[in-house]
Amino acid sequence: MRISYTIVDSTLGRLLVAATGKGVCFISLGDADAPMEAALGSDYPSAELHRDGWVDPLWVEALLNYLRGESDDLAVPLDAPGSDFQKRVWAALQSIPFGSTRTYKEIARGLGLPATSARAVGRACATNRVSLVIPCHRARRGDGGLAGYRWGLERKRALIEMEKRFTNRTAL
DNA sequence: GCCAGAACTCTGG
DNA sequence: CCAGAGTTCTGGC
Repeated sequence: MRISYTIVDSTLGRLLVAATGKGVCFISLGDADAPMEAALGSDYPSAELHRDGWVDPLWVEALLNYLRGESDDLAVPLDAPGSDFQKRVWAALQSIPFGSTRTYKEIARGLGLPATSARAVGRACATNRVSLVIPCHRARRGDGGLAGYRWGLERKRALIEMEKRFTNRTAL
């Protein structure tokens, strides 16, 4: 498999977007390029990585617009492999409205799963490779606190803040 | 294939 | 409020 990726500046730091010919397969936010490239490599150990290879500018632009709070539409094609269970969870996450959050338990019940499987839901979120398109930052713990986040709790909080700000602005 | 761990939640002391 | 058990899925050995 051949993967092209590019790294650009965003409002939340460096943004790595990796894509196959069919869609985005990996997204990462971070402060430095190297760790993000390493994460990409370890998620796709057998892939051929091409820095600054072809990545559809529209996809990158959509993500940047989202990070600026100018768009809640992340209509970016995905080409991320995942189990059936993961895909179901990801779809449920994408159905959460912009600016609002849900608990893992709610997500589990929305999928027709018992509340006890909230743990499995959290696990599926944790293994998602496309952080922004699949809004795992909108998943909250049952007690209202934030659970962990693959790319850092600070970043998760920043995303929630950004969405809240944007929501308030449009509500006024 | 088995065992340990995880972005969780509930119950009992 | 703290400690422990229960659950479902993934990843490494």
